[in-house]
Amino acid sequence: MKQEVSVFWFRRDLRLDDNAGLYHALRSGNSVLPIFIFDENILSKLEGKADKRVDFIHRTLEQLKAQLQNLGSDLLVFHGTPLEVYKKLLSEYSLKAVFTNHDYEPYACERDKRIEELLNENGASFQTFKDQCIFEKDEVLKDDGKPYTVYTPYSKKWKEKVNAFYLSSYPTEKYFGNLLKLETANFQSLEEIGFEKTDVEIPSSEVELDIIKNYHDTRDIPSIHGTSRLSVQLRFGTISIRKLSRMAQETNGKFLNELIWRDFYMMILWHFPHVVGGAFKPQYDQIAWERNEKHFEAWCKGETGYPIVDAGMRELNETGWMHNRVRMVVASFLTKHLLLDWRWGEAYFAKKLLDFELSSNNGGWQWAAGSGCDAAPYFRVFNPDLQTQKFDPQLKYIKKWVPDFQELTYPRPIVDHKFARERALDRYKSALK
DNA sequence: TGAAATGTTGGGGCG
DNA sequence: ACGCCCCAACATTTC
Repeated sequence: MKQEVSVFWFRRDLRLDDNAGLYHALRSGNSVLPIFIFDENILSKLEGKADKRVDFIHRTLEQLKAQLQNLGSDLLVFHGTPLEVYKKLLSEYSLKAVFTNHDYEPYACERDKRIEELLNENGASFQTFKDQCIFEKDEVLKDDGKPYTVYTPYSKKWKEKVNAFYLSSYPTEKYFGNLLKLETANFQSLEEIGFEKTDVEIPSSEVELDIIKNYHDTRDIPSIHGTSRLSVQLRFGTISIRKLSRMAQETNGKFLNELIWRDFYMMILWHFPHVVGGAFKPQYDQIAWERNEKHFEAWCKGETGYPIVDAGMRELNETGWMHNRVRMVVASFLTKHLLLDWRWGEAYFAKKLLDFELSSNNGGWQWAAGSGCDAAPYFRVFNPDLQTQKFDPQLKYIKKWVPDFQELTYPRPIVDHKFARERALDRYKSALK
């Protein structure tokens, strides 16, 4: 007689506390089997074996597994395609239901549709919950029922609507007794799933309240630790967005705005899926981009001759993270100075950023390129030297990431600022007329 | 969540 | 005292 179970499928919510889907699974009436799948459909597209994100996930799963073992259960970690894994689970257990949290990205939607079909054909339900944002696709709409495309009115409506109900925690800990009792299950090493260890750091999930408090004064200075650096935890769900939003609301509305941007871009991606691969404003797809691969390579490596740009790219390459102010500078530089397609930059960030999230990354790049909803106007061209004067006047950030930096011997810029600025204005103008 | 070009104003040097 | 020029400082417009 096979055991009747509910599965809880961890994906971008690698935590036990305040987890919506897990909470509902634990209250479903069946014992809960916690699982994670290293999705071969995703892993097979990654370049190289030393991938910080895969390592990050693996190490986080190790911790999650230990926590579940302390509770008398365990985490089953699979490697394969989700469809194969569920076929296997259906053959081994009497699977009544699979619980998981919403994932809004195009691949994830398609994947979940298939899984739901498979489960339904086998008498099991597929139940999904909102967990990774405060308001999802259709919860904050204009009065005419259409989605917002401008941030400020969206954020206003968001703030009107938010209340304790939307920010309260799911008390999963009350129901941990409903986890399936398990013997220690095998846990494949990174090498066994085809990857290698990296130097990735697992940051603390503790929220630094002082940072949030002083956020507005310090967030633009890349040489100091003035941003929360929680994007990675939000990406993998090692921190709850409800908990963080609650703290932001109590501490600093300016910081809360950053979290609202996150909901905003997720909502945009849902309603306007053409932003993946195309400009939100179609006329921006008429821009005749340069195709200078040497320039692109120089940008990637941090060898543009503009110290602030080079510092940012080197920080990204070394750590998988870049300060937000500098992300704007390097993105403006790629799209305006080098006049290279924003999708090139988007793809490079997608490859390198530990906190990579399709919706925010796409939104940010289209903002910089001017092609997005509520984007920077095309004629807003960052001057790298002025950005340095304003935000890194002591050159502390630059010297940290470009140790060989000396003003007199630094390589010459690969493009002249004045020339590049005028070229960008001309090129954009003729595409948009 | 820009920057550059252009316009205006006003103080000071000077004839 | 006055006009003229220079130019910094600030404001406005333009891209």
